[in-house]
Amino acid sequence: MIDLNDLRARPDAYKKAATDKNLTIDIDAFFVLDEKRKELIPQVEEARAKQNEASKKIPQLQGDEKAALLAEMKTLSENLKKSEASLKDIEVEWKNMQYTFPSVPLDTVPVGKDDSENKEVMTWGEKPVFGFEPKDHVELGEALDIIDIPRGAKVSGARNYYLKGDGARLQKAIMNFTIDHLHAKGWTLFAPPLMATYDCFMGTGFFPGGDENQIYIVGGKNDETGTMENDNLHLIGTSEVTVCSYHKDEIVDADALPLRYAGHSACFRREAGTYGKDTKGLYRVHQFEKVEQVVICKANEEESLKIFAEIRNNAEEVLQALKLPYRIIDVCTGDMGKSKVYMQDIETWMPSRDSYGETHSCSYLGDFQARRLNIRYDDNGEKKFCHTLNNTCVASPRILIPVIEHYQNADGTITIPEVLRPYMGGQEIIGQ
RNA sequence: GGAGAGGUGGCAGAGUGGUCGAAUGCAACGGUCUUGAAAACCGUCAGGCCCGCAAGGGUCUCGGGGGUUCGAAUCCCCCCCUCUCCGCCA
Repeated sequence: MIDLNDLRARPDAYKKAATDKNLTIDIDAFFVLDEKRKELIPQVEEARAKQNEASKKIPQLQGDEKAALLAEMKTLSENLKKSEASLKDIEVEWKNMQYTFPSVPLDTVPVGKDDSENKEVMTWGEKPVFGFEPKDHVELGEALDIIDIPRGAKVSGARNYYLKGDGARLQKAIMNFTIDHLHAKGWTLFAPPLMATYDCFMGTGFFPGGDENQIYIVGGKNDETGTMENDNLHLIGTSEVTVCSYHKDEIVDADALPLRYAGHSACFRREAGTYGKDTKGLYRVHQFEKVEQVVICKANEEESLKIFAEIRNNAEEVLQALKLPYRIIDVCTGDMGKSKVYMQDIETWMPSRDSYGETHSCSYLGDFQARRLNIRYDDNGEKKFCHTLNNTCVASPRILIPVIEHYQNADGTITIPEVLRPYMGGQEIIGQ
């Protein structure tokens, strides 16, 4: 939900945002509805006022006077019900339309139709030069018996995998390193629910509008009918959903802002519509593990943008500690999603792809999520919607691709990045 | 999954058809008193929407949705959640 007063004040900004974000929405149709609603509300409320007034009189009246007023009120009540019904119809559509409206991107966001128009803003590190023919992470991982994709497919279908032995240990090490990294900076770690209600997905901006088919719905078997039933729970595709929703319908303590939350969880994505895309290896899989940064802060754009830089930097520090080359790109309007105000991706160099691959996604959402989730704070007596931001801090197994490929040796072993060794009992090499 | 009890303002807790957006207590905030503080006393103290420059007025909200009624926190139906007991279970 967006700020309607803002929408009414500058409809063109929202129309441009919709166009730039490739959304097909009709804001003028909404205004027609908005006007209808505004016409109906006074009518309904006037009738209710009469009804309330009569309600106070009725107990005091008797005989004919009472009977007459009751009769009058009965007619009024019948008419009122009709106008209430049409108002309700309008309000349902009125509200549904609002859920589809975008937030307005910052002026600095490049306008573009899709990811081909994203803009690189900086690079870090040197791309590796191998003195031998380098292998990809699948070949290396299978030879070392630390990644098993065929058995993952046997057990759970395409895009599933096993990490095994030192592969599983390596993932754990990266998670723990990242968690400690944020913990040292005072972040609060969450082990959040992995399932959430529709409202949480709606509140964080994933529903409605296209992400429904990316999300697994949890069902249960009905013993009597033998059919699967929807339990109205959905597996999270990111802990942003349940960490952000932690404060749903709350007025948070203003003095405690900004809240810096690190959600560590498994994430589930159906990847519908991506058949044939990134089919090889661990790049695009149905289940992964992620440490996500979620910040809830005051509604101050300047401050929010400082936090944006902070959480991007936190992620960069992880990559720098791992000594993996990466670049930062400004995500253009057509690739950023309706909820985002500003978005940068971090892409890490993946030798086997001979390109950078997206490993992190940093977003500033203004008050978009806070409005939908109804998260506010008290600003000197005025209740204001918070701002929210989020960024990946690390996501695996995707991050294993550059780690394994970057640190491979001529003999097919993998050198463990120094910062991870304390998390692997001091081990330095996988495969010896 | 079965049986029972509940869900009311920041919290506790009254309220079983009308004058109830809701008693009372606590907390919080402002004030009086005080050198300062405490105590005492006085006052304020829910959010959304609509009209209005404002003052103010109207309306909605007692877990959520529907219904009965002139009128619902209160009666009926469905759903959600919490608690107690039983069953199952890592």
